[in-house]
Amino acid sequence: MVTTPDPKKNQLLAALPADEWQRLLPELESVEIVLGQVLYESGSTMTHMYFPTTAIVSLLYVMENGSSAEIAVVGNEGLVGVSLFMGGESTPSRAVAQSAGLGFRLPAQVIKDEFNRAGPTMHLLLRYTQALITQMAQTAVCNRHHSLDQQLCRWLLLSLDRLQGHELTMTQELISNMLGVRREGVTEAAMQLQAAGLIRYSRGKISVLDRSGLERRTCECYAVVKKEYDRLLPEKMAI
Amino acid sequence: MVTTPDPKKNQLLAALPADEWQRLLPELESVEIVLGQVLYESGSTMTHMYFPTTAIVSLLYVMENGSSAEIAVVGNEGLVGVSLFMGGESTPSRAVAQSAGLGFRLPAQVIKDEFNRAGPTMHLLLRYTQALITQMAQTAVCNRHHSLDQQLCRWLLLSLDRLQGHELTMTQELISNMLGVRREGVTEAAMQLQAAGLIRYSRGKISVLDRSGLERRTCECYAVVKKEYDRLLPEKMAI
DNA sequence: ATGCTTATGTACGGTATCGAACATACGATC
DNA sequence: GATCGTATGTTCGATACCGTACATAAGCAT
Repeated sequence: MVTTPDPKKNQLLAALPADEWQRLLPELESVEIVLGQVLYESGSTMTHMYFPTTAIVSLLYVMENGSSAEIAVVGNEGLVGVSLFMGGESTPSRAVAQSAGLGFRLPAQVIKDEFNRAGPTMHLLLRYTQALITQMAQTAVCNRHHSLDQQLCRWLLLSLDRLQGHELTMTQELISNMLGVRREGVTEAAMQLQAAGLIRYSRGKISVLDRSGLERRTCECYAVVKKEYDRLLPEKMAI
Repeated sequence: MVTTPDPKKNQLLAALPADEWQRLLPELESVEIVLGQVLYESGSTMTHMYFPTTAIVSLLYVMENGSSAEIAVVGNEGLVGVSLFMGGESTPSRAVAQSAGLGFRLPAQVIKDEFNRAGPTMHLLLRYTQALITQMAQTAVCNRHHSLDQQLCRWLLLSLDRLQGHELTMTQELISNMLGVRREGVTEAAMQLQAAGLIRYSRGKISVLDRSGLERRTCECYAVVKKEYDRLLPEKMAI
């Protein structure tokens, strides 16, 4: 899929008022993000803030023993690197591209300066951060209470929302890393979804055939988070 | 334990520079927080921001089927109600007093005005919020990967850090609600900790006998979060 | 002391996920 | 079209936790 770099494809950038937009546009650098690319490593000082347009980025924690778990997903609705303006400069999580694509980035200092104007951009970034917090919190609850089956549905829906089309390039092995479960577990869950006619997959390609079927099958966590994103970041942003 | 209301016992209030402190002091209202008190309900608009001094507050999500899970704990190191300045005004979580005690509160508008000055207070609140985010994310990971045994140790340590002394008033039933597990599971885990000489308990009173034993027994999650709190909110805060 | 409420302990089978080992099969490459 | 790497499928026993039911016991009120 050929896509041209267009900053407005990122919903946060698109929501900036005219003069903020004018100020930041010259600083925006178009970047191509490849599958598996690490945008920042746990504990490392961030140099840029990323605004995905067609790429999808996973925020995940890697444990001492090597096992991992995704705590949030970021696509064209958001940004990667909230700790830059939150003041910590780094975080214990790792940001990895889950789906290749395009995006834009801003140097750390630029976004900090813009944030410190305490204008519309700041409030937009903070509202996005609250949405992200909701996603993390709901992930914690979901990890506690829901079945792998439901979590896989939720994960597919989260990815789907951040993609054009209904096809994901993603092996079960990678999904298992994100969900923090065994690969075999994902295989079984995926087989069930395929048997139910909701998805079709083969060797790293997953086609979603019945989106609303997934929505019916997943837990409430998906809807709670989606609703909160819509509330905090409406299409027509009243900044 | 008799404690006099002293705003400086809250570490965030104590870290405010002199003129911020002068400005907010007249607005601070001392409050007594009783066990089980709900400071805000999921989705409700917050009227105040709370700064616990001796109380401990749990942020938890309650699912449709009534099961729940704690996503973070707040004591005298923090505040309850970040969504007030993050811009959302509400969040899907519920804030419940896990341990009775004292605290202070500020009306929503006061804290918003102070935040919007974009001065030291803002940066302090944002750094605290990042620490809170870390706690939530680590909770998600911990829920995924670690045993009930380890999680109970972590939970006890989190509470202990926010208390004077080494005694908790807390039934196993309540702990099970926080951890999102069965009460019987907590009983078994607690028995093991008692057998190992780390705690002693009876009818809602838990005494921690060997804190470093708990630290050895818990998972890495406790240390990761503690380190991040210390990094983001050092004792001598350089605002 | 008696009884009541509540906290804690025990026991049972059931289920989801794990860890490991191995089998198959697709598709890219030579 | 044979080969090989990788993705997916299958099986096994082990384990942690669940849901339910019930047993004990500690403290409180009368």
